[in-house]
Amino acid sequence: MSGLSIGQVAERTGLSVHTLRFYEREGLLAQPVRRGTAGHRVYDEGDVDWLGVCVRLRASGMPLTDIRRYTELVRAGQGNEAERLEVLRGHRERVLAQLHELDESLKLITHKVAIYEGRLGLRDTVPDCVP
Amino acid sequence: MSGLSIGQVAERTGLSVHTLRFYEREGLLAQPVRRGTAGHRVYDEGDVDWLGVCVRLRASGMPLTDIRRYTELVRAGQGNEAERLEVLRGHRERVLAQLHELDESLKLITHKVAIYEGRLGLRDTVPDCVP
DNA sequence: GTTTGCCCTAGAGTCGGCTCTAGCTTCTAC
DNA sequence: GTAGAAGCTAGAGCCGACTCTAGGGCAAAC
Repeated sequence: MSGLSIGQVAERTGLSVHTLRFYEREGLLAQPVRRGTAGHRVYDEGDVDWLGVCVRLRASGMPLTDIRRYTELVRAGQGNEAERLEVLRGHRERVLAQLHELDESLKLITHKVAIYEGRLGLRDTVPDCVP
Repeated sequence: MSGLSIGQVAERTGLSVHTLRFYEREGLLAQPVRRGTAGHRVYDEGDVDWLGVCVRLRASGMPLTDIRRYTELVRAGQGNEAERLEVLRGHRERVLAQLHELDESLKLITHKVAIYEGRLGLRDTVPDCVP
């Protein structure tokens, strides 16, 4: 059932094959990828799942160095759960802060959009008859 | 009442003086900044307000080129409101998408945090007495 | 009168995160 | 047997957004 080529993993994760190799060089993979004939990478579902986590962490702005750090903790196995928790909690804080920032920005943008819609509406639309 | 030095504006906006000069070079200012003795920049409240908008747009991920484009429209004066609206709406879409992404990531992270808290809790805490 | 502090310009440097290239191998299909 | 697709490595290149440096000006405080 398992045994995916880099191209297939690229499709599944939304990363390019370049980025997959780059992430590997950067130490973002929990385990070294298996190699098939001619040294071709052979990924299994576990690899794809882990890459999915990496994608989510990146999407939420975690820098590669932090993802590497977290990966290393996971790779090191049991006994460092407190450290992993610390990394994740730290990141969660940053995500919450980001959400707040984004929300503030959204307010401003929505406000401005409303203003321009109003202005344009005055020109485009026949004024309402007050009933 | 008005008449702020670059240093004061840096404090007010949270940008560095370097970044303020950089933004100016990049054409992010609605009007050219006034200059005082010895060519020192003299900002007024309007400049600071505009920079505040820029900061919000940047904080929500709008690239400098798009901010410049929007700035140019504003600078050009009335008559291009439809274009401004288009820029803003486009950006709002992207912000909403980002919020959604972040939210998804937050779910994952919170889930993982809960798992590790659970695992560690088993070790750290005296088990509750069921009353 | 010189030190300190803030400012100026032009341009170079840095950093993170990809992204691409060159040159080669290997497999599959024709 | 050869053309094409997909993979490999090592390393270079690129882009956006800052960030800093060199070299200098001016004005107030000591």
